[in-house]
Amino acid sequence: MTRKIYNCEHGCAVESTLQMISGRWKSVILYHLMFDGSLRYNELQKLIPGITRRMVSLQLKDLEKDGLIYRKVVQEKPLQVVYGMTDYGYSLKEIIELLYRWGEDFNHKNAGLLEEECLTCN
Amino acid sequence: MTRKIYNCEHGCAVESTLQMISGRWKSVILYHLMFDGSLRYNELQKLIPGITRRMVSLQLKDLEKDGLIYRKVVQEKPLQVVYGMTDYGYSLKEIIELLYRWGEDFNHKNAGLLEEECLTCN
DNA sequence: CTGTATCCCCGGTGATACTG
DNA sequence: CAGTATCACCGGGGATACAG
Repeated sequence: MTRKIYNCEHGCAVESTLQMISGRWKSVILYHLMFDGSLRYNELQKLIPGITRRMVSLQLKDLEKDGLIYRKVVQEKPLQVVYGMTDYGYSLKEIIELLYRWGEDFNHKNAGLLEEECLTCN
Repeated sequence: MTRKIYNCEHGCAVESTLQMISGRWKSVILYHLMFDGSLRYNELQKLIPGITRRMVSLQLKDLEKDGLIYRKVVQEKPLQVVYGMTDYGYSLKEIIELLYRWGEDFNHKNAGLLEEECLTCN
């Protein structure tokens, strides 16, 4: 995942941020680590229906590389790893919260649609 | 562009929002329409280096379909069209602003990197 | 338990030419 | 001026099997 630099006119900064939290599962992972607290690899996988081990790995690796989360080996044999937000990651808190609230509102407004299409609801 | 419904556990709402503003050029377009005011097709293209006419069309169409922007024909012969934010679109203002500020900070911190990789800067 | 290695597919996007 | 039509590419992500 090489960071892309877009056109650097106004608006570029918005893309820089989106780049960090875009990725099929990044925002959900961030949401969980932010509001559920630090979690283990397996816990994340259980919390996020549909995600594969591969994607847990890849997305976590990206987020870690960007300094938004940390990875800590708690114990070897059996291997135990914990992921959590860094301070830098927490600086995204307000953004994630706003995205969440806006989305809640959107989902509410489009509840009819969602019920029809959402396969994993309930 | 069919709206995708992800796993509807917590975090789902964040994805719903991101879905609306993700897309190669959507966030920049939103930024411009939000802070520069309504703009014509050509003006948008000029303001956004690198975007093709095709993408201007596609992204605008998506945004319009989602109710975030409106399209208004100002005059026929010669055809003149203006795009602008709807009230619903403006409800994203705080989000876009935060994304922008966070990204500015990020770009600043990584200025060295950016200078090397950014092809369209200055 | 916590990952990695491979293979493959599909949709988003770029390039380019055409249109009302 | 404001788009649309086609084609082609490529990289993000899914499925599955393997590994320390």
